[in-house]
Amino acid sequence: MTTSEENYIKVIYHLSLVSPKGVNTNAIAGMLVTKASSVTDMLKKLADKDLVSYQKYQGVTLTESGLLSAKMIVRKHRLWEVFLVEKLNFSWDEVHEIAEELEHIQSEKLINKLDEFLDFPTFDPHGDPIPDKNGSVKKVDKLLLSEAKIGQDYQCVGVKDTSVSFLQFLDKQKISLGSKIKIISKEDFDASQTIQLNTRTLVISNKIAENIFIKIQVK
Amino acid sequence: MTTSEENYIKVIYHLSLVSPKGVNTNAIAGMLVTKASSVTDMLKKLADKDLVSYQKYQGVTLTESGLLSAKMIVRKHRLWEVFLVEKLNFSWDEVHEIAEELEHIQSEKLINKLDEFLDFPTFDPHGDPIPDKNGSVKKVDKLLLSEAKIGQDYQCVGVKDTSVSFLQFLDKQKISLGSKIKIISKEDFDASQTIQLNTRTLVISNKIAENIFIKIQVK
DNA sequence: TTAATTTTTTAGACAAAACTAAAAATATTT
DNA sequence: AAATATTTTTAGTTTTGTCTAAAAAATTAA
Repeated sequence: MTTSEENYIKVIYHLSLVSPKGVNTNAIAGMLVTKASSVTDMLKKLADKDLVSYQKYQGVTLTESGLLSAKMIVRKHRLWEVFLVEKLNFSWDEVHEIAEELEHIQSEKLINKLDEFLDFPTFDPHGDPIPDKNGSVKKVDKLLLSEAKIGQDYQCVGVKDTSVSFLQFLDKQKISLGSKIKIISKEDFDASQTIQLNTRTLVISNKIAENIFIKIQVK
Repeated sequence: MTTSEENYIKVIYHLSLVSPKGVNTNAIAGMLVTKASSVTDMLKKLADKDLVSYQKYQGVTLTESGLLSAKMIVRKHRLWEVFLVEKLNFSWDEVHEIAEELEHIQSEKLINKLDEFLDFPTFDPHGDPIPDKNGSVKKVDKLLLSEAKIGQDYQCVGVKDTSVSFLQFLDKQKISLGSKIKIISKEDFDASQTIQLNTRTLVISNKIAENIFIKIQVK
């Protein structure tokens, strides 16, 4: 499997989590910053290799084998991200780009040894689950901060937007995985929220709240 | 710089340690398991990018900029090898192939953080020196093959005589940097040696042995 | 110093993965 | 349902890096 094929499979995987009925050519082109015609070409090739089910004009889905491949790529990406943050002290906004390259290194033994070295982590630095060597992925009961109830105690478990600017904003505000969050109040007008973050109080816009995943904090 | 370009630069670097006057097209083709015509094509491209000095039929040498690039690739390769052996517990014979892939990951910050994480090692698991971030390389403890002890495992690390005739002899005998050498026996009469070179047995004169640098093969 | 051999380069072709422009199919409006 | 707009595919190019076969240069041998 070439790097390019792997990138297509990975993007189809991510998009199919939102569109399980079939992923559009244009959506793939958008994610890969390429042209629809290039996507069509590649889909034919991936279909020949039995990695996707593809019918002209009808979108595409991963086959069993394509799905497993996708999960292995995601596994590698997220394990490398853990390595970069935990061992090399990168901050969480710096690691995505590097992991995009590292995820294509071809050695199952390497990735399993890395997994062991990192103590078999189940979540990456952005709170996303890491598939295990068989491809099973832990589900988290998570919701968006924008959907949170006033008064309930929550904990930050991930982010939706992983752009550098958003992650740097979170760093600046000292919001990170595990941060304790409680909604103090919410404005009717713009849905901005006053929250208690660990020990201090903070006002955030709805756009921010729509990109932070939280879970109910179990005592 | 593409992966392919990097591989050419790296091979030219290694070969130029043995043939500083100019590296042959065929030698490069041999190392990269490709055809001489492909090498010629690439040499033109590398010359356009000012990474090599190339004149038709006259072999090739690295420019200042090509040499630094080569050292940075070697640095990455050897640091990753240390990581694989020291941190992930790979054995020294398993790491080369994986490092061949890892050496093409593009991030100076990554490699410098890795260097720090590994405590700034100066030699890789095979005893080869690791260039520092400025490209300076520690000299290796090397001796002449004529001074070698019977039975000890050695590895070729360079040549003393760099004349055309000697280098061509080495080419013909397939003696190159990295060749594994062990002295089987030595004649009292003329100091000629029977050596094991990689997998085959070979008889060489003392004059030859006086012009090959070796080092003890670690592990 | 010719002749034979080896090395290197040129010329032309191919596969992968992208592109542009145009055609075809599907979806959306009116 | 017809007209319009959007999406997707086809057809034909381009670039990168490779190849084969043949020509040219350099080296070695006679």
